[in-house]
Amino acid sequence: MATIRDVAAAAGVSVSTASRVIAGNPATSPASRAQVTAAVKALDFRPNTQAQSLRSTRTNSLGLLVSDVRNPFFADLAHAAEQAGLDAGYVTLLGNANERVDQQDRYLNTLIQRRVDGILLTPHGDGSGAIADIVRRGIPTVFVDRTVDGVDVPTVTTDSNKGIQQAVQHLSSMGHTRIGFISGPQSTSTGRERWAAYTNALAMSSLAADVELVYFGDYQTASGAAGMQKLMNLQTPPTAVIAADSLMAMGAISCVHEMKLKIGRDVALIAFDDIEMFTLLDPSLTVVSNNVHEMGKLAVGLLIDVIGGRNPQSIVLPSELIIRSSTSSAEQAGSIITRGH
Amino acid sequence: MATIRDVAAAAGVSVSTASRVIAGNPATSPASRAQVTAAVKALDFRPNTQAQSLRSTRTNSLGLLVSDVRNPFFADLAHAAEQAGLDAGYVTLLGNANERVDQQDRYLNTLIQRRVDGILLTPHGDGSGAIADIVRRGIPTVFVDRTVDGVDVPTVTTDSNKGIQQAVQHLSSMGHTRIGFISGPQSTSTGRERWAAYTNALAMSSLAADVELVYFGDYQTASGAAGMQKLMNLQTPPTAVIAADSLMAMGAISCVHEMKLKIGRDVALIAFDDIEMFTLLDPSLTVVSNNVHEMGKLAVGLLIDVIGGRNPQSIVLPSELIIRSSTSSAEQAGSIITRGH
DNA sequence: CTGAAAGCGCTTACAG
DNA sequence: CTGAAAGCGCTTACAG
Repeated sequence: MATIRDVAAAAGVSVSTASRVIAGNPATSPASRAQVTAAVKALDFRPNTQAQSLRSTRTNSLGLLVSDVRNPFFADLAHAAEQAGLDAGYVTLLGNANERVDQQDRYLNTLIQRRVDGILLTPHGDGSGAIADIVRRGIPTVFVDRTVDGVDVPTVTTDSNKGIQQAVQHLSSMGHTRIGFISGPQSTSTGRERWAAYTNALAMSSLAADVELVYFGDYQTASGAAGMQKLMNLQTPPTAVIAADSLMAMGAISCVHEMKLKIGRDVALIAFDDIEMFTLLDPSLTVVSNNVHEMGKLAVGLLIDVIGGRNPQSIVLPSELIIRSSTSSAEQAGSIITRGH
Repeated sequence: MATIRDVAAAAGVSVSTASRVIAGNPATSPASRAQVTAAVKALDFRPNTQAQSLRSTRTNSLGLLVSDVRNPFFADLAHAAEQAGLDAGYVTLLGNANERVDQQDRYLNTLIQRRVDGILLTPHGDGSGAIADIVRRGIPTVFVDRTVDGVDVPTVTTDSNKGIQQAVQHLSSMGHTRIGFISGPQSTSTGRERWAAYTNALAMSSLAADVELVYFGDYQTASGAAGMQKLMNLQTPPTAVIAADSLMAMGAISCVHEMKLKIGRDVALIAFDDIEMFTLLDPSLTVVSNNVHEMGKLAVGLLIDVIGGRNPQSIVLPSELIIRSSTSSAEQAGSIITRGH
C-alpha cells in the first residue's frame, strides 16, 4: 500500500506538504496542491486511519452498542444512527450485546481500545463494570432508549407514560377490566418505567391492579410466549394484554395461535414499537409507538455535542397509541374466552 | 489514559518487558510477570489498538457489510457472523449498505482505511469501484449470500434451485398453473439465480412461462407491494406467487390485505428466508429457507482461512421448502379470485 | 530473560 | 507557503 512518503516523493514535495494538501490545509500553494492531488490519484493512496488517529487522537468513529440487532426496534435505531453519523462524517461501528451484560462489557472494552470518539449505548445492568469505566475515563457517551440510575450522561429516551395511559384508557373504554402486562426485565430502565406506567394507568382508569396479571419477561420472544401462556391459564384470564416490546409481543401471538385462539377476538393485544410487520398481521396490531428514527438521529446529535465539549440536555420523546385491529371489545373477547375454556 | 510507559515505570521494568508480559510472550520471568500484571491492574491499562496495529499490521477486526440491516435475514446473518468472529478473537465492525452501491463503496473505503484484517460482504453491483479496489489490494475478502461475476473470492452462498423447484412442484401438485414471481434485482447474483431457478422449475413441472407473471423488485418492501398489485391486476392473475425475499413478501402481503383479499384463500404465497415472524402470520407462510446461521458461521471461517494465507473452497448450502399454511389448493384460490373480480 | 533502539504512518508545532 | 524534526503508543529484531 502506498504511504504518504510515496505520495510526497511522487509529487516532489515534503511529507509535511503532502499531509497538508491531503488534509485540506489552506497553507499550500496551488502548484503543490496539483502535484499532490495527482500523486494521490496515481498511487491510489488511502491514509492509514490508525496512524492518523494515533497522532491526532481523533478517529472519526462512533461506537453503537445495541441490545439486540435482531430486534426490529434496534435494527431501525442502528439504521437511523448510522445515517445520521455518516452525514456528520462519522463511521459507526455497530456492536450487539445480545441483551447480555457480559457481552456488552466485552464490546465496550473493545470500543475503548479502538478509541472511538464517542459511544452510543442502550445500556444494560446497574452501571458497574465497563459502563463505570467509560464514564470514569470521560469517554463521550450518550444513552439511548434506556438509562442507568446514578450514571450521569445525556440520554434520549421515550416517555412511555402517555402511550401506556392511552392504551389502558382505550382498553378500559372498550370494557376491558382485566388487562395483563408482559413486562420487560427490571434490570432495564424501560422495563421498570413501563411497568410503573402500566400500574399508574390502571389506577387512573380506576382499574384494580392484580399482581397475577403481570409477567416479567426479558424482551426476547420466548419470554413473551411464556408470559402469555401463564396469563391465559389464570383462573380468570385477562381479556386484554399489553406486551412491553415487539419481540415479546411476537411470542405472545405465537402462544395464542398455539392455543387455537385468535388475537382481537379471544384476547386483545397491544404491542410496543411500531414495527412494519405488525401492520401485516391479522388482525393488525394496536401499538404504543415511539419515533425510533428521530431517537437515533437526536442521539447522534447529542453525542456530537458531547464530543465537541458541550453539555447537552437530555431529550425525552413522547409515545403514542396507534389503534389498529387487535383491540376488540371486551364483551366479545370475554365471552369467547369463557367459551374457549 | 495510562500508556505502556506508565505500566513499565510502575512495574519497574522496561517498556519491552512490559509489552512482552502483556502480549503473553513466554520469554518473561515470573517476577516481571507479576509486577507488570499488578501495574496493569492498578492503572487500569488498556493497550491502544491503533498503536498496536500500526506496528503489527494486524487489527483483529473484521468488517461486515450487509445489504440492509433492517432486513431480518441480514440481521440474523450479522448476528451469526459477529458471534463466530468473537469466538475467534475478532471484533466485527458492522456496516449497512442500504442496498445501494454508493453507500457500499463508501463503507468499503472506510474499512480499507481502518485496515480491517478481512471483509465479509454481501456484494452489490458489477464488481467495479470499491470492490475492485479491495480485490486489487489483496485484502482478505469473502462474499456471503451473493457473488459477483468475474470477482474471484471465496463465497458462501445458498443454492436456491432445490428450494424453488420444490416450491413450484408443491404449487403445481396442488393444481396451480399460473405462478407469479416477484424477483430480486438483476444487479445481484441472488436476484438472477432465483429468477433462473423459477424459470427452470416451471419447465420441469411442464408449466408455461409467461413474462407477465414476473415482476422485478429491489428486495425492499415497497417493491413487493407494487409487484403483487401488478400481478393481481393482470387479465388472468396468478393463483400463487413466490416472492424472492422476506421484505418483498411483506410488501406483497400488505397489498393483498389492502385489496381485501386473503393469503392462502385468494392467492397462495411462498416467501424466501425463514423469518420467525412468518410463522406468526395468519396463515403462516410457506417459505424457501436457508440456514442463515450456518452461512454466517461458515463465512467467518473462510475469511479467517483467507487471512491465514490459505485458499479455501467456496461453499454452497442447500435450500429447502418449508410448507405451512399460505399455500392452499388452486381450485379454491382460483374460484375465489374469480369471484373477487 | 531483558533493555535500548528503530520504526509502523501519520500530524503538528517550529523555524524560516 | 514549506521542510526537518519530534512524537502519538505500541512491537520487534538485535545484542547481551
